[in-house]
Amino acid sequence: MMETFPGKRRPTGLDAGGRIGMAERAATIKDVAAAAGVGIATVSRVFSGTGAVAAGTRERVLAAAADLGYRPSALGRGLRTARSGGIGLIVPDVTDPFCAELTAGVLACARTLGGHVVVDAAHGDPAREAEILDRLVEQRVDGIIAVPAGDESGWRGAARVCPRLVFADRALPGLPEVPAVLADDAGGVRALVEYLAGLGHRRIAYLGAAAPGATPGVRERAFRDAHAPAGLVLDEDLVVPARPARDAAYAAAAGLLQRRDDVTAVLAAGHLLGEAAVLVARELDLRVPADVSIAMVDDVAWAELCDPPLTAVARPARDMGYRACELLLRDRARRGPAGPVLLPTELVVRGSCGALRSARPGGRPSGRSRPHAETIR
Amino acid sequence: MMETFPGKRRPTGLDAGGRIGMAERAATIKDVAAAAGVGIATVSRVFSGTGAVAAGTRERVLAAAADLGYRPSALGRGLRTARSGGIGLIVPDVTDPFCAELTAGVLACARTLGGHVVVDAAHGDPAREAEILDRLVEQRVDGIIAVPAGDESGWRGAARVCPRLVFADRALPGLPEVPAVLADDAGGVRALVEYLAGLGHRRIAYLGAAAPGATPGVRERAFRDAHAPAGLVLDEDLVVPARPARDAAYAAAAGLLQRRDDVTAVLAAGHLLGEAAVLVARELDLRVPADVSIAMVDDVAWAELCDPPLTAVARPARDMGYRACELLLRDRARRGPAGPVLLPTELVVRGSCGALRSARPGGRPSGRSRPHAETIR
DNA sequence: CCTTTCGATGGAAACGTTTCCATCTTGCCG
DNA sequence: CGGCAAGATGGAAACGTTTCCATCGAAAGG
Repeated sequence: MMETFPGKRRPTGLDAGGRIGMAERAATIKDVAAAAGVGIATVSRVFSGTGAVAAGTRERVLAAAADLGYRPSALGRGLRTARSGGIGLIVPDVTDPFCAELTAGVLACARTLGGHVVVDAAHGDPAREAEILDRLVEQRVDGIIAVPAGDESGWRGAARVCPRLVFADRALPGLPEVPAVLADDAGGVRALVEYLAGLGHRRIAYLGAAAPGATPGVRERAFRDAHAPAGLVLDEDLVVPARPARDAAYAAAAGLLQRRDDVTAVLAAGHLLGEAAVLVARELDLRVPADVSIAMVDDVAWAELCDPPLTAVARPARDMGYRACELLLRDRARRGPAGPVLLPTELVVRGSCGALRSARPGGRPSGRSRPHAETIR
Repeated sequence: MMETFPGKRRPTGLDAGGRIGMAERAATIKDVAAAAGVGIATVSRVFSGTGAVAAGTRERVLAAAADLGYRPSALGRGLRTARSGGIGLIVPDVTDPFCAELTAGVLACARTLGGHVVVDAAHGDPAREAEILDRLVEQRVDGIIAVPAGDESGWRGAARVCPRLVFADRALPGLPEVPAVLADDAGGVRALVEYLAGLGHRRIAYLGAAAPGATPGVRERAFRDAHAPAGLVLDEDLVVPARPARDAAYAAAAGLLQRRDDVTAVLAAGHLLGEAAVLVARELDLRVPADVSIAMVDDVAWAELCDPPLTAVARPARDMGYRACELLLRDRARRGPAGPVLLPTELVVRGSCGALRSARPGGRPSGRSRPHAETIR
């Protein structure tokens, strides 16, 4: 059992100076079999859990393996079983709190199902998205979860190559056959509009993300559609799009708030837009919510730290990731035309939206001396 | 239904009929070779870029490959070359802004070097850390970047098994042989203490992360050490540790601020602690910075959104990730005792720290009516 | 006591690559 | 005009696993 490793120690010659410990070469199943005095098939059976192995034999194998520091190679196994146990996750940006939360959900689910996750960020670039996808396919991941950046044609081709594909957060209208896990953004926006309307606001501005191409803006449509039922009339001039970047968002918010001083409430369709709104309001010396109310979609951590804390629509990012992963890995069998999974959102009311005094139905006070309007919480 | 997805129809690989159309089964190098009328070695040479191939042959191979939708399998290649091209990243929490930023850096670097990244979160649990590590080794990643959670003994064993290991953000004192990329936290904390002392603060509290076991607290030591040079005397009662979790941080901050109303400044050793300090201050109706100044380590996004914006020490998280990855993948050759890479931090002064009126050198005003102290920016 | 059956085990063939080595063309130089 | 070098190419052996299949032994049933 002592028998040192035979031949071939440093295939590539790298790493010339000895490494920290020993580990001449990683032990293989063959080494373990030899050390335990059994066949490799038996070792495989012990580790893969398949088939029957006598208790005594199993112990011997385990002991030998532990002794040699043996770890089965996922490469060998993957090659044989045509299954890597990995799943790919493509998000726009790992730094984005929403994406990060979604990622956490995916990780949690993958963990329970015994898989690993290969993450990459496409930064909204379709070319980069395609490239990442390519790499993932090459890695033979078992499935891919993507928050697609709107380039429909790219994904159409992808859907054919992909082992399994699930969209999260956004779906592509042209690809209804790809399962998707979405938040009920429309419901969230509607709730927000209703809430603001209920506070007396009549001129609500919408700061929205200008989708690069495809997405027709579920949120924007919801914003529009919510007007009539709430007794509001839509002012097209108050629907302002912005590229999903900090500078663009800031510019859009600044433009809006400077151009229209009759706006009493801003609905930001994302945390980046919300951030911009808060910053611009501060820059313009507008008090929140006295001078202008602000609310946004995405209840990120800083919403609570703001002063005043920001009213927001919470979307279950983590759950979405979890569900997407589950959809990918678990339900291999049933495939209904079930349509996308829609997860509920929740309106979290904080202090950033004030009631409008009915005495002055339209318009925001011009001076700074106006007393605080009633705030919730 | 048409059975939309190509979900592996022939588990045993029989592939009965001729597969002319699209990918019944993923095309292999053999298929391409046959289609192009060449040997598999030639196909391999075309795709791996090694060896010489006649221009005409190359074209034929490429055409055949494109036709068949061939993607070389990373599993086969990895098995043969004993190199997966993947790197593992273990962070405490992907949701944490710092970790997310670090991850982004790793992704960026891996991308340029043509590798993929397997991410997982250990949530400060050594057992989980070990488990993740195990999986990564099993995946045969080429290297691992970890933000270790302090369990030294666990990592000691790991360092032996690991292909290559680099620590980021934290190093383990017992494992000096593991390369590390760190931020100059000590310098940051020192700068913060000096800054606060310069504003006239004499009783500065330290809200620090209580490392579960090992880490002796570089930041805490720096905090202590900075006192004398700044002409301050350390009050042990003002050094309060907290587990790195929201509730614990909040409890610690609340305890501190309620117990000691003579504290005029709080130095939070992390953004979670900073968050807690801000929240508690608000809860206790303490005005920032009039009643208490707050500053923290880690310049996360919300620091600027706070009211007032928070003074913070910025640490180059993204760079750290990038450098760590570089260290892992690039410099296979030179291994000096170079010691950890130390990246500089930067003090970002915002409005959360006020100058203390010399008229009332010690102690924070008890009432709320005190006028604002001078604020910077 | 013989036969049947079943559990435990080992051998060997795949899985899809890369790469060594041998073979076959050429083109070139002497 | 012959031999040789060099370029192009194909065959085949590994890489580390799983799994089919065959073998062997023993227990159980007759």
